[in-house]
Amino acid sequence: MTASPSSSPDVSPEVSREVSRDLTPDASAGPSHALHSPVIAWFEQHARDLPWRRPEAGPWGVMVSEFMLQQTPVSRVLPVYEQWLARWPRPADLAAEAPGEAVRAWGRLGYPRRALRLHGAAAAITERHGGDVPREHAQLLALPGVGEYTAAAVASFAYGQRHAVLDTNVRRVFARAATGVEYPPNATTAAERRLARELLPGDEATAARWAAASMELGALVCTAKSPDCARCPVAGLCAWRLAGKPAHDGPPRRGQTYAGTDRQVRGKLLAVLREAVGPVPQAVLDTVWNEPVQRARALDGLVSDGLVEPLDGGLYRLPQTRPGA
DNA sequence: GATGCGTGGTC
DNA sequence: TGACCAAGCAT
Repeated sequence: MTASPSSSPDVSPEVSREVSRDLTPDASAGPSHALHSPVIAWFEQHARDLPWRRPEAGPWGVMVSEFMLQQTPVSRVLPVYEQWLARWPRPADLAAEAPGEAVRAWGRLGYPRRALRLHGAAAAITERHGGDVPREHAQLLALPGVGEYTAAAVASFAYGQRHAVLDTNVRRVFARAATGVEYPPNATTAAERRLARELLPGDEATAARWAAASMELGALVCTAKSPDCARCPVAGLCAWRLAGKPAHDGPPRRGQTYAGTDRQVRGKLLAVLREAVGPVPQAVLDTVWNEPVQRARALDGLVSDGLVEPLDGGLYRLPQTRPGA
């Protein structure tokens, strides 16, 4: 392994995140691996026809889909994605809107801060990159809402570059097929990043297909709950299966509590504001949750996150003004 | 590194 | 039926 995983140029000063998180190896040819051909061949046969995979989606379509797919299933993303791209076909179109419109159009996809960040990313793309989604991993990573995964995914899927794209699907496939355990650790480890780099095909175009193919395999066959090994193209090579599918051992995977949390209250408050045409009186918001302390905390949180804008007279609405404007 | 952050489908 | 799960990010 080379000492510096990236040669990323043009890292602007405001990029505080470490460039070393870029999983792209230097240009040295990666080794061919026994998993590559069967997984890629399977992908050619079984890949879903998703709108963001079509050529007309372009880098912006890929980026929008990646934001929406962060922790949200494909089936729920599809209709919102279509509406979004029809309404805002270019980053500048979205950037010209009030951020509250993005939050409203986000609908019930969940984690609405993603809508705000996508709006912010569109604004940054418009201001800093002439309206074109940047190609450089470091420039993508500097956009709001874009982390290591999304930067690699856009660079790979939209621009065909060679990056290790390490999402939850790929992590699970690698854990099973290569490492021989049922589930990857809670947090992505250095060992997983190293493995992903080692498995990355040396050829750029092959690496990009490998990224999409290994992710699709995890999504359709090597699923978390019930992997369908009978339909897996690498069942004969899978370390986990060959070891007799040992049960998960180690710390339990992090669960997600929801009922009774601030998150639930925030969701109810924002649902009211999304449906409302104009500003909403506090008294109406008060009806969504009967515990006043938690209700107030949730509303304050939404305001400080920029998801809700307080007006005079105890009125609230989705944000019409840009943060800092 | 551990937490907080929405929503709905599944078994 | 209540966990568990779904192409993560920011702090």
